[in-house]
Amino acid sequence: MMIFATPAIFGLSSIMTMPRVPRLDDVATLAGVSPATVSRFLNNPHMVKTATAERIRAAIEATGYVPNMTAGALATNRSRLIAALVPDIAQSIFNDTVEAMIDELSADGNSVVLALTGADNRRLDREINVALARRVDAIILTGIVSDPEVRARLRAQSVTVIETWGLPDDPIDVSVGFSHRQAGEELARFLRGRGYRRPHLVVPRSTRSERRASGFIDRWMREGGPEPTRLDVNVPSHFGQGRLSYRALADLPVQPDVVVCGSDWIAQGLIVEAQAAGIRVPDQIAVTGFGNLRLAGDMRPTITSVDVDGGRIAREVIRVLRARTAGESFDTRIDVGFRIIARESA
Amino acid sequence: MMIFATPAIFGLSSIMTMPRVPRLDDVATLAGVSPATVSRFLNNPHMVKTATAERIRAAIEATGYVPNMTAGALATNRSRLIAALVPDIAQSIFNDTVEAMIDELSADGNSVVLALTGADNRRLDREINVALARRVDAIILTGIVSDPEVRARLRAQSVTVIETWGLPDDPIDVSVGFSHRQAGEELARFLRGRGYRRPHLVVPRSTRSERRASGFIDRWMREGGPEPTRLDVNVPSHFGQGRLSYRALADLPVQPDVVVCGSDWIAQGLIVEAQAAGIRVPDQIAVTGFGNLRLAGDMRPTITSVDVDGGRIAREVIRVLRARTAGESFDTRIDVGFRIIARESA
DNA sequence: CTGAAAGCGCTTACAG
DNA sequence: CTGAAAGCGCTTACAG
Repeated sequence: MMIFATPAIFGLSSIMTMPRVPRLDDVATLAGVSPATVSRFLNNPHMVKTATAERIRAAIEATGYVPNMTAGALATNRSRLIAALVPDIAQSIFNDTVEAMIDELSADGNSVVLALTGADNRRLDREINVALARRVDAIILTGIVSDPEVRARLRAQSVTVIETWGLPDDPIDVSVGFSHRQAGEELARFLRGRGYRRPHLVVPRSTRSERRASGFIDRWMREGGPEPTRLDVNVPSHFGQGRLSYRALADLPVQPDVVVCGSDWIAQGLIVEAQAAGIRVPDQIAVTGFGNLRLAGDMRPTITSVDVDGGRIAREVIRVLRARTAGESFDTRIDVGFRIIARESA
Repeated sequence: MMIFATPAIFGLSSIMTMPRVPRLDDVATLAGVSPATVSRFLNNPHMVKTATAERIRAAIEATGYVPNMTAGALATNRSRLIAALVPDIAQSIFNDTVEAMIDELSADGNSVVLALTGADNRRLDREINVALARRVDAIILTGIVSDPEVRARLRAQSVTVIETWGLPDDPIDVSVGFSHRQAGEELARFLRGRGYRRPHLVVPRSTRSERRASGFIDRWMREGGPEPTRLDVNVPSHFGQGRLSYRALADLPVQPDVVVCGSDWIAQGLIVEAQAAGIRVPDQIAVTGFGNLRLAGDMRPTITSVDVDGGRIAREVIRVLRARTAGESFDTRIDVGFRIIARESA
C-alpha cells in the first residue's frame, strides 16, 4: 500500500516520472559552471567566489542534489567510514564507548560501520577482511586479533587500527585502554585491605575477564591468601547468571565472604538472589561488580565496582584519528586507567 | 612505540617497501587473464572455467588482493550498505533487533552503518541525509520521520525505507512492527481482569511510550476505571528511574495498586526500591514492565511484561530486503504483534 | 577564481 | 568461456 499523498509543492509530478537521481553535473549545468567548481564549493566553499557560490547553492536546492559519497570516496581514496568491531551490543559494557564514538565521528562527517564479532571474537578475522574491502579509514577493535596472518596484513595496510579496552604489549598500530591484569590485582589489594579473607570469583569466559581474574588470584595469593574459588560463566554476562551464581555458592566446600563478579549485571543478580534468600549484603556476604555501569550506583545496596571511563576511551580514539588525519603526532599506547569505586556492597 | 617483531615469513621486507595495495588489474596480470575475468570469478565463480579459476585463486593468494567494494559499489550502483537509525544503543530495547539484523545482513555480504538519532529522534532527518549521500541500499528506522520534506524525498528515492517497531498509518515505504496503542489497551484489559483498580503509569518521553500510555488510559476509562495517575520520565529509561519512581509514589493523593512501567528496567528498579522499603511485590504493590527483556524473567519476583519479538522484526526486515533485491513481492505493512507475559509481579 | 581532462578501481553489455 | 572498452560520479593537479 503506497499512497502518494504528498502535496504538489514537493514536486509530485516529477516523482511520477521518476527522473534519475541528480548528479554533480546537473548542478553544474544549472548553475552555469563546471563540475570542478561545484565540487570545490562542496568541499572548500571559500575557494569559490560568493556570487558563484550563490548560484550553485540555488542549483543544489532546485535539483535536490545529494553528493554521492561513494564516488567521492573512490576519487579521494578516503571512505570516511570507520569500522567498529565489538563482540555484541545486546548487553555490552562497550556500548557507552561505541555510542560516544559514533556521536563524535558523525559530527566529523564520518560514518560508523558496526560489525559484530561474536562471543570470544569468533568472527573477528572475517569482519576485519570486510572492513578492509570497504576501505574504511580506521578499524576500532575491542579484542585481540588472534590470526598472526591477519595481524601482519593489518600492519601492511595504511588503515589505522586502534585496539581498545585492553593494552597489548605488542599493539598492531595504536591501543587505548588499561591493564586488565592490574585491575584484578588492585581489586585483590582493595578487598584484602577491607578485611575480606575468602573471595569467590565469577568469571565470564572472555580474554579480558580471564586476565583480570588471574591478576586477582596472583596478587591475592602473593599476599598470603588462600586460592580463591571460582565459577566460569558464558558471555555475554547478564543478570540471570548472578542469581544462578548465588545458588551455586551452596556447593562450595567453604563459604566465601566476598563474591567478585566479572560484571555489574552479575553482581546485581547475585544481590537480588541473596536478598530473596534473606541474606544481607554486605553484612553476610559482600559483592563487587565490574564496569561501573549506571545501575551499580543505583542498586540497593549500591555496588562496589571498577570504573572504566568509556567516554574517555572514545575521546582518545577520536583524538588519535584526528591527529593522524591532520598528520600530527600522537601517542600510540594510551593508558586510560581505571578506578575502584567503593560503595555499600563490599 | 611500534616494533616490527613480525617474523620474516610474513613478508616483512615487502612491508618495508610499502608497495601499493594490489588491484584487480594486478591479479589479472599475474593470472594471465583480463580484469573482466577476475571480476567474474569474484562475483560469479561458475562463469569461469575451472582451470582459469584456479590460476586466479592462486594470483589472489599471492598478491593478497582484497576487492575494493567502494569501486564495486560505484560501478553497480549498489553499496551493500544498510543504514540502521536508532535513538541510542547505551540502554536500548532495540539492541536485540539491531544485533539480529546485523548478523543476518553481514551473512548476506552487507554491512550496517549505525547512526544515532538521539532522544526523541532529534537528529533523524540529518542522519537520513547522510544515509542518502552514502547511497545505502536501505534505511531501517526506529522512529517517525517528522519533516514532511524528508518524507517526500525518501519516497522519491529508490532507496528502501523500513520503519520498525511502530506501525504507522501512512508508511513511507515498508513498515514492520506492532500497534503501541493496542499494546497499551490490552495491558489495561489484562490488569483490570486481574482485579487491579488504581493503576499508576511511569511513562518515558518517547512517541511510542506515549502512544501506549494513551491506549492504556483510554481503555481503562472506557471500562469505567478512574483516570490513572502518571509520572513522565526522560529517555533512555533506566534502573535508577525505577527507584525514584517508587519514592515519588509517596506524593500521590491515592496509592496505586499497580504500577505500569514503560520499560523493564524501570520496573526492576521500582521493585528493588519497594523491597528495600519492606514492601512486598506483588502483594502490596504490583508492577509491570515493557519489552520482556531477559531480566524480566530473571528478576525476583519475575516481572510481568509485554513481549515484542525483536528477532522476528529483524527477520521480517531481512525478508523484505531479500524480496526486493530478488524482485519478488512482499507485504509493505507487517504486524508482528506482541504478547502480554503474565508473571509474578502483577 | 575557474575549467578541461585524467584518474580512482571496479562491472558489464557487447562481441567473439 | 573470455576480452576490449565504456561507464559509474566524483576529485584534483595543472594551466590559465
